[in-house]
Amino acid sequence: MMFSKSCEYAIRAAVYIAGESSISNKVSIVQIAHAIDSPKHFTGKILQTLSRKKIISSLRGPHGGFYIDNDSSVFLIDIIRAIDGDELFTSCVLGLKKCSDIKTCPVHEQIQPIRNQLTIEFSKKSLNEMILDVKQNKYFLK
Amino acid sequence: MMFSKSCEYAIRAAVYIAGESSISNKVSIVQIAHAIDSPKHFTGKILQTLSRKKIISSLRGPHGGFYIDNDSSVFLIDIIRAIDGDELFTSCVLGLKKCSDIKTCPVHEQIQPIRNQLTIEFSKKSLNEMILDVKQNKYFLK
DNA sequence: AGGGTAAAGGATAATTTTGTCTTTTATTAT
DNA sequence: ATAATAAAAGACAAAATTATCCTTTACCCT
Ligand code: FES
Ligand code: FES
Repeated sequence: MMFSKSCEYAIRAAVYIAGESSISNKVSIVQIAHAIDSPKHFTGKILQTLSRKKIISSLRGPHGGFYIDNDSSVFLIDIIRAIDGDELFTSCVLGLKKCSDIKTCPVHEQIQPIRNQLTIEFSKKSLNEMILDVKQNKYFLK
Repeated sequence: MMFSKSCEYAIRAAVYIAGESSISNKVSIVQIAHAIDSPKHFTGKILQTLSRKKIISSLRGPHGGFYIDNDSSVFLIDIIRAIDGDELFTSCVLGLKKCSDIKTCPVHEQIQPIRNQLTIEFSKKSLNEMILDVKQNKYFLK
């Protein structure tokens, strides 16, 4: 698995929220969990984290829920870093204490360029970009 | 994490075994665990799996241990598949039930080429290739 | 002000992964 | 044959991840 289950839910939820919400039209956990087919309470926990890290916003009370202010400034890598940290991009794939160019494991040279490519792609990909085709049923969240 | 802890140990152990053993000079779990800095018994379990899947060989009794017949025919991807399966290469990174080109998630198009690249690199990389530089302390296993 | 709504937060539980320990089995050397 | 050795196998334990439930807090509407 490239991402943890939590991170998978986080990304799918964020894309849904970005696509369906605005400051004046928030979405509830129930809606989100239904839309992305995820466990309701667990999803709540994860969104709580994203909210604390200022990636999404939330408001309690009636007509409360989750929403995103400006979805074009949130990138995929922000979500990944918020949930899984950046060990996918920086720590040794073979589990050596430290991944550096000085003391490398036998797959470092192969992995490093691919990992850089991953970082670049995830850094380029904004939520805004992703929601477009989801609305036209070109991409799916469940 | 790209690989499970088990898979990390498996790869490091396999490289060590390939480099240090032959049919006439097997290595014990104790030696392996020491060389790659891994929990002894847990490593034993993992090597048992590799052994059952014919990736490495083992023999009990005095002067028994683990060894590899022809290390040039074992590729990194074989070890990964034996321990983690091939979900890293084939299942949806966002956790959709199925990853296919027909019903794709919003990151499929970015991920697919990178994942193919990963598959290619791991398929090319033989144990034999990896041990060379380990012996000259260019690469490390702990 | 007060009642209803929805996220936040905390406690708890199930599951999976990781790790340890002990017994059994196979092999070798004496 | 017997004793010593080393992996195989199974039982058990700890930790992390995933998931559920319940209470509290904030917010809105009447
Ligand atoms: S040292 Fe292993 S990936 Fe860099
Ligand atoms: S559908 Fe998600 S990676 Fe292919």
